[in-house]
Amino acid sequence: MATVSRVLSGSHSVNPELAARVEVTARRLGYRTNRVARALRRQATQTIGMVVPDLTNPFFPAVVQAVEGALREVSFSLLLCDAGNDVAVEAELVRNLFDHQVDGLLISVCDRIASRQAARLAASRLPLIQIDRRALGRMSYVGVDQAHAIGQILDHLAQQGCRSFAYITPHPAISTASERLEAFLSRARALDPDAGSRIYAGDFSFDWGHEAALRILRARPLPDAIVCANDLNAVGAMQALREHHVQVPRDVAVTGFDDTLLAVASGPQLTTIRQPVQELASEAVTALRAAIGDPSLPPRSTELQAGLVVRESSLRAGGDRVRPHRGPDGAQ
Amino acid sequence: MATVSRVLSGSHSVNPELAARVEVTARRLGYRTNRVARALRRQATQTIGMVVPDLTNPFFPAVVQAVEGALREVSFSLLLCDAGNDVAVEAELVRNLFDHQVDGLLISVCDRIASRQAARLAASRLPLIQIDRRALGRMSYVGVDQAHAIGQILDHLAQQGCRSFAYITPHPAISTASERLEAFLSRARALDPDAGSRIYAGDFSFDWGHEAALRILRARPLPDAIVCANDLNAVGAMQALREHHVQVPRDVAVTGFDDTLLAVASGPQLTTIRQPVQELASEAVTALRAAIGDPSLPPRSTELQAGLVVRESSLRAGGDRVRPHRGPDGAQ
DNA sequence: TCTCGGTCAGAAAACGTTTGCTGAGACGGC
DNA sequence: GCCGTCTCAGCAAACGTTTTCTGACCGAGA
Repeated sequence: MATVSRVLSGSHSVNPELAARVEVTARRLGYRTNRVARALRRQATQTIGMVVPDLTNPFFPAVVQAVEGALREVSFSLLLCDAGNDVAVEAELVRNLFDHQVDGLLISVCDRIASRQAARLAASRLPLIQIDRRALGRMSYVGVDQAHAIGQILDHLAQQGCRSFAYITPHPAISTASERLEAFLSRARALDPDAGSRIYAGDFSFDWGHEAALRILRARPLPDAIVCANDLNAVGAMQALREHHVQVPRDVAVTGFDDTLLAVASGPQLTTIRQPVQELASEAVTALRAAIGDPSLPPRSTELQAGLVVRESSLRAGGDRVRPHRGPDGAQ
Repeated sequence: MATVSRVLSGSHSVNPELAARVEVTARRLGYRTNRVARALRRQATQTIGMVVPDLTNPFFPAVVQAVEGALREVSFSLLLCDAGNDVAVEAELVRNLFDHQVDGLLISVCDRIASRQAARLAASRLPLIQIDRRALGRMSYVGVDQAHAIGQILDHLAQQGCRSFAYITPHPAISTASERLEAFLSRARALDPDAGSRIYAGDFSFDWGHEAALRILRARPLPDAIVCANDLNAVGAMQALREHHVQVPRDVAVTGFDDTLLAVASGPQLTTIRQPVQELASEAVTALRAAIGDPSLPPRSTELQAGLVVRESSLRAGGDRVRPHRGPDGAQ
C-alpha cells in the first residue's frame, strides 16, 4: 500500500521495475487515488475558493474563466461562489469555504468597508488574495492602476476636444469605483471646474447608467463627454441617449471601463479600458500559491496597467483622428 | 466524541441538556466540523461539479449563478469548470471532478457527438444531469423546447410581414443549435421555400454573427429577416449591418436567442427568446439531488418553455403594432 | 426481587490515503 | 570477515469524522 502510494504520488524513489509494475496494475484496475482521503491525510485539498460579487457583471465571468484556467495548470480546482452583492451572504460564503478546507481564497469583495470583517476573519485562517476589488489595505491584492486608466481616458477625451464632463459611477463603497472616482475628480477638475458637480453615483448596472443619463439629459446643457465607471453603465447611458435622439459621439462622447463584450456589441462601439484579465488571474494564482506554500510570507500587492481601447463612442468631429480599434481580446 | 458528532450533525437524539452543553462548548471553542473528514467517512462531499462549454458566452454565467444559488439553498457547493469549447479538456475535467468525489455532475456538453464518450463515462459512475446542451438522449436532461421557441420567433416575424429569412447559427454539433436549426428549417420553409439556402453555420460568437452578416450582404437581395441562434450572433450581425448602413429593423429585421444583457445593450434593442434560467437551474438541481438520493432512478428529462421578448429589432413598419418590451430579468 | 425492554452515552472500527519508522538486504571499507 | 551505511519495501499510525455495537442505567411488569 505504501509503495503504491509512493509510486502514484511520485514522492519517494521506488525501484523503477516495481514502480512500473504498480503503474500498469493501477491502470488495469482503473484505480484513481481518492482525493478526499488524500486531503484528509495531507491537510490540503488542492482546491481554492473564489468569491465574486456578481456573475451578472460580465467582467467577473472573464476573471473566473481566467482564474480557473490558471488553477488548472497547476492542478488546483475552483470552488466558486457568487455573493450577489450582499455582504452578509459574502461572509457566509467565506465561512463555508473555510469549512470546505480550501487551501486558499480569492476574493473580490462587495464593499470596501462592510466586507472588512469577513475578509479579516478569512485572512486570519487562510491564505487570501484580494482580486480587483479590495477591503483590506494591508492584505495581498492584485488589481489594476485605476488612476492611470482613468487618466488615459481623460487625456484621450481632452485630445478629442472635450472640455466638460459628467461621471457615472456606482456608489464608492466599491473600491474600484472609489479609486476611479478619485482619479476622475483629480484629473477632470483641471479641465472642467464643474466636473465635481456632475457625479452620478448609483451602482454598476445597465439600469443605473440608463437612469443617470436621463438625469444628465434633464440637467442640460449636455457635457462634452460622459465618462462611465464601467461598460454596463456606459451602454445603459447610451441606450438612454439613443431613446432621446442624442447622438453619440456627435452630441456627446461616452466612455466605459472593462472592455467586455458589451463594448463591441453596442452601437456605436464603446471606447473603454481593457483590463488585463489573464495577467490579473495568473498573478493572483501565483501570489496565492506562494502564500499557500509559505503562510508566513508578507502580503504582496500588484498593480497592473490597463490600456485604452479607442472605438467610435469618443471620436468627435473636432478631435485628432485616431483609428478605431476592434476587440475585445482580439475577438475582432 | 460520538456524542458531539451526533449533536452537531443532528442525526440521533441526544439528551437535550447534554446537547445544549455540547453546542455551547463548540461555539466557545469555535469548533467547526471538518468537511473533508466527514466526506471521507460518509462517502459524500456535498459538492457537485459543473462543466460549462464557455463562460464567455453570457448565457452560461447566468446559468452558473442560478445553479450556485439553488445549490446553496440545499447546502451543496459548486466546483466549476470551463471546458473552453474543447472536447478533450471537457473529458479531462470530468475525470478530475470524478476524482474530487463530487456527489453529482451537471454538464452542458461541448459537442452533441464528440462529447458522448466523456458523458457516458461520467454517467456510468456518477449521477449526471445534462443541462441546456446534451449529448446522451437516454440520460437525464433539463433544457428548453427549442422548436417552440423558434416557432414563436417565426410567427412573430411573419406577423411583422417578413416573408424571406436567413439564419445564422453555430455548427449544429451543438445540440441546441441543431434543434433550433431543425425547427427553423421546418417552420421557415412554409413561408419561404428558399430559406434552406440561406443557412450560415459557424459558431456561437459575436464574430461569426458579424462575418455571416457580411456574407448575407454580399448575397443581396437582403432577406426580410435574419434569425440568429443566439444573442451573440445577432449583435455581431447587427454590428456588420450598421457598418454597412443597413438599418435594423427598417431594412431587415434581426432576432436573437437567450435574452442576455446584450439584447438590451445593443442598438436597436434585440427581439429574442428569454430562457427560463432560474427554472432551468432549480429543475436541474432537483433532478440531480433526486438522482444522488437514489441512483437507481430512471433518467428524467424536462423541457421548459421559453418566451418571446419583443423589442425594436423586429418591429417593421408594415407589421402589426406590438409594444416593445424591456428586460432581461426585469433589469428594467 | 428479578428480569426484560428501552434509552442513550461511549468505545472502537471504519473511510482511503500518506509517511515516520523498522528492518531486510546489498555493498563497501577496514 | 565484520561492521557500518545506504536503499528501499512494508508496517502501522495517523488525518477527523460517523456509526455500529456494547453496555450502563432506569423503569415497569411479573
